[in-house]
Amino acid sequence: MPARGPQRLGCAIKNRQQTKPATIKEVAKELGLSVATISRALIHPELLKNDTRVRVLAAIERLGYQPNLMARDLRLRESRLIFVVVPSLSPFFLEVFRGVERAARECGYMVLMGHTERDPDREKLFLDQVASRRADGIILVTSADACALADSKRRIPPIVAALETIDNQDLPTVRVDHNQAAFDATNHLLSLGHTKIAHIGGPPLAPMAIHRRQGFERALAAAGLDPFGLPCPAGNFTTAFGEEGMQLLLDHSPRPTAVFAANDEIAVGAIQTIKRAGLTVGKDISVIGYDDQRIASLYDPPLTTIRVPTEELGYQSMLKLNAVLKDEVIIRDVVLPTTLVVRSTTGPATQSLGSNREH
Amino acid sequence: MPARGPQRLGCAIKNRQQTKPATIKEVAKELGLSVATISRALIHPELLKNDTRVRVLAAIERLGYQPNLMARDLRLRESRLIFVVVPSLSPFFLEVFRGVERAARECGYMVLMGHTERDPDREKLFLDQVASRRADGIILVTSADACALADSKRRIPPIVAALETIDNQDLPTVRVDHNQAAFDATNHLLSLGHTKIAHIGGPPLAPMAIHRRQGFERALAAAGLDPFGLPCPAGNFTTAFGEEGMQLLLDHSPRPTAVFAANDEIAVGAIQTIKRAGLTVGKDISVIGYDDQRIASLYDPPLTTIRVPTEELGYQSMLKLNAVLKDEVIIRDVVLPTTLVVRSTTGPATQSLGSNREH
DNA sequence: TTGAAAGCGATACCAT
DNA sequence: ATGGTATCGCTTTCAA
Repeated sequence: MPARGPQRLGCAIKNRQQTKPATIKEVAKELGLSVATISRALIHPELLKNDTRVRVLAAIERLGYQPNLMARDLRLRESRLIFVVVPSLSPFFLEVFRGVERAARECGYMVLMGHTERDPDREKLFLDQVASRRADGIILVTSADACALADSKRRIPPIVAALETIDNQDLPTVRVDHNQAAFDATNHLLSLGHTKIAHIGGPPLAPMAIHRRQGFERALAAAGLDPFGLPCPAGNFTTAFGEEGMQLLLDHSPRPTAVFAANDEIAVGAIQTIKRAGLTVGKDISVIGYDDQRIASLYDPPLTTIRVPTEELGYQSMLKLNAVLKDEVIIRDVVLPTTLVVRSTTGPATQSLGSNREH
Repeated sequence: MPARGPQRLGCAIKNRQQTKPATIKEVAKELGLSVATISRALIHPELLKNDTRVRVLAAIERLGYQPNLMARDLRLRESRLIFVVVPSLSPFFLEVFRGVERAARECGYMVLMGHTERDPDREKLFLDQVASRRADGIILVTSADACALADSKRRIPPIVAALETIDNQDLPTVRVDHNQAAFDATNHLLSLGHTKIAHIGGPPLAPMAIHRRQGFERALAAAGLDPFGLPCPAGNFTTAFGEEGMQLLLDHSPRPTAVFAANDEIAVGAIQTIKRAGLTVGKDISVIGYDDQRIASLYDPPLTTIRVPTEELGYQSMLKLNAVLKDEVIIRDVVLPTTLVVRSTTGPATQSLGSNREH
């Protein structure tokens, strides 16, 4: 921790000139009014005589009074806070968060973000937080452990599942159809003439990864191809695993001419491996990703992928949670559309390069 | 909003089986004890007779009682919440957030994230939130408007500045030395033999961008070069601006042989433009970025850049805020080291390509 | 070792 | 139009 900066050098000192904030009582005393009147000036100004309203507002300004939200929240039995719980702090979930936050602002909520790293205990922790009234509701962008929710003695909190349904819980949901999107992605490869198509999958237990794999297999089967003709690696949604999975595929004979990666991270990793092997992406081997993260369009070559409306997903989820909290009638299951985005990592199948030399 | 999914189709229904949670009073009644005892069972279990403690804990479990945090917080005058305020929701700040969150967890806090889009009003809004006791403190990863803080009638909240000092406010700070890091970056280019070095800067008003520019100019001046020999575009920390700024530089004669971009986003944009012009990065033109975001190592070619310890910055900031909140003695200004990471976008200056044909 | 009660700082009901 | 006061659910003296 070197302090080589040219500016002021660190010096140990004490802190905090604690002038504590004015309370409603102090404002009331200042004006010889009751606390009720002060409260009303803020909440129902129309109930006050014009003159007093002005006086109260002036005093509030003068004393720098700001209502204590803890007290207000306790009284009103709401925190105006909601949780969004994601599996990990990745740019992908940041997009979802952005949408949630935007809607939350419109609805008068603030957002706490929690990440679980897919640990069921951590999921439970966040549910407990709303049981403890730290927040009014929760948006789960994660494959919540059904058990955590099923815990009978715990009241089910106001909750919305985003991105993915949650096992047999029949929760309000805003999601995409991963199965269908994977089907579309695979068909894109098929339509390019590829027949030796492999899949590098996500975490074997993540529902989202499972549905993508199913869509992949469904498309191959529909085309009369054997979905199990090639190795089918499955692992984390990371570039590291993408590299590893692709290596496995390259070592296999016959080598695939096209790969559907379960997300963009994996796709990028796969491409790194392909490049390293001296092969050309989009020519020797086609790769399609999933998510359309920012890196997809910036990458070289730009990545063909499935666009997921991440921000919209977050936005809609929060609107729905708001509706749930207001006890409004909602559409329980909303499915947002995905789009195939064709860029440069996929191209027509070529006959010449279907197999590799080593075998 | 098509619902083409194979699963359950959306159907409008009502919600919320509102079983409201048990209160401390109910637990007390259940056992014929006073609420004080229940409270103590959770907070100071050692004060209870062994037998009653067991009975109370059992009842708490049985009733699924969870203390209402709004009530507890009001009583204790703390929310155990802190704010981290960033200029924008980018992957860069997500890293900082990750560090904050980790430390917060260790210290028993939860984190609210706010973004200002560099709007002083929004900065003030978050300061007001802690004045309203929505949160106990605030970490500013943003060039807070000095005015917002200076507002005299508003008590200065417990606050830590991260990444960058804030104008003449003398706040507790955890930062890096942008000036020095920019100096190092420029020297790297200089040591490669470059003499026509340009800078594509960040937002002209962002202190962080200003300090980087100053470091750049200082290095050139120290090498006896004219820092103002080339255009010096300045704009947002985005790839879009990087592309634009680089175009400006390419249109200039003589064209620079090396560019120091104010951050990785700008660097990536610049490289896109360079590629599009048919030039080779690291050969015809060298580019160095700043931040070492994830994309830097994934990019093709991998980006030479300045590594900023983002997560550590967040982590240390939260630890410091915690110390401030506990009224402990702190080192006011901590500077974390940056590192030059040499990858493939910088290379030796070549004589041959110093100027472009169009002029 | 336990209980009674004050109080945290608001809001809103019921009076006047 | 304004005031008095119960209340939200908890923690913590102070007494017993």
